[in-house]
Amino acid sequence: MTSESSKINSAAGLLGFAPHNHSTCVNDGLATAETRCAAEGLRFTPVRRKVLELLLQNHRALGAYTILDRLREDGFGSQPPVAYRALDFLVANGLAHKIERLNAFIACVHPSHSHTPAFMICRLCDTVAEAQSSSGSWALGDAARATGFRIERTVVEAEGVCPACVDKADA
Amino acid sequence: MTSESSKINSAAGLLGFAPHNHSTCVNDGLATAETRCAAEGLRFTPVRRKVLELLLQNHRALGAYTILDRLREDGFGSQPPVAYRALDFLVANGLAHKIERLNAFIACVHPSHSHTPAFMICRLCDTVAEAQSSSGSWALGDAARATGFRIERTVVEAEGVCPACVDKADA
DNA sequence: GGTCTCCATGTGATTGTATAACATTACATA
DNA sequence: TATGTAATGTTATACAATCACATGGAGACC
Repeated sequence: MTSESSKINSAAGLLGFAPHNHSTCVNDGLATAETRCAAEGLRFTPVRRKVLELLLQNHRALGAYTILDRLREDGFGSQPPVAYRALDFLVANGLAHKIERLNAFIACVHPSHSHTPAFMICRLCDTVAEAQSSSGSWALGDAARATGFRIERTVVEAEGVCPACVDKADA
Repeated sequence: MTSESSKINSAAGLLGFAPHNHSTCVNDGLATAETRCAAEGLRFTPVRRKVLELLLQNHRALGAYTILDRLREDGFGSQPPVAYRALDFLVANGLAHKIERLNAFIACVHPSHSHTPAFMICRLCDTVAEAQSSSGSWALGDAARATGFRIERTVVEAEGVCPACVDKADA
């Protein structure tokens, strides 16, 4: 651990692009969610748990109907609202995020603290990595203050090519 | 022009939130588009022109099917691809932008130079204002460079309450 | 233990967004 | 006129999201 740890930190946020022990992603994610829900009096029901598990299983964004298919296979309800309600719960409580660009959802990689996430989406392998965005630090914050616009939520999503796919892209 | 001109510049970009002579928006927008297309050998056909005109008529994002309805009224084709192809053309050539958060489209306010736009969306009156975002200047740019992610396009959209609606919001 | 209420879950139907696949037309140009 | 290309048009369908309403379980309360 060098003084570069802040960069390593942000690299840790970019989980999707680096090799890592993935089994801990799912287990830790579910455990954290369980703890948080218990602490805040939220009901971490079977459907909600299942959906979070599905999202944690890959660092890709899943569409609502993909999730719905898996739910059906596992004996849950098979109509759209079943998936959307669970997703709404997860998003509302910071356990998952919606990727607006893809109309799809992804598990949050650090659900402990509230944050304004930013995403990097690889258009070749569809991997999505979540980074911390120092909220309000960019130009939009200035413009908003200047005009009196009150920002409540911000979407920051970059599309491009991840390190693992750069070779393919240039070929 | 003082040294603050950069901020004044960004305020000028926030057209939607300030009173202005709106008739010039449509006329100037169409004229600029015409000029640019001529200069670059692009075909500014009737459907494309009509769609841009519709977008320029308000500083709100219009859904594809709203646009489609207007096209039908004006005797153009009435099937989805008619609208989507015109929109694709306008977006590809920087004459319009897609607001991912709303799945809707808006005319570009300064189509002259290429840019990475940022938007502020009022959730009460649906007005959308476009600001310049000094591309790559924020945290995501650093994170991208650190991991080797190659950013090709960035979506920055803030949702909140515009100056004109703040009173309503607090009521 | 009853029963009430709240909340989550489930279903069917519907609306909205986007694209695939293919036929036709308009236009430039050789 | 023949030909290649870009743009337009149509049908059908996939994917995304919401509405309206019925059911059922967990906890509060008597």
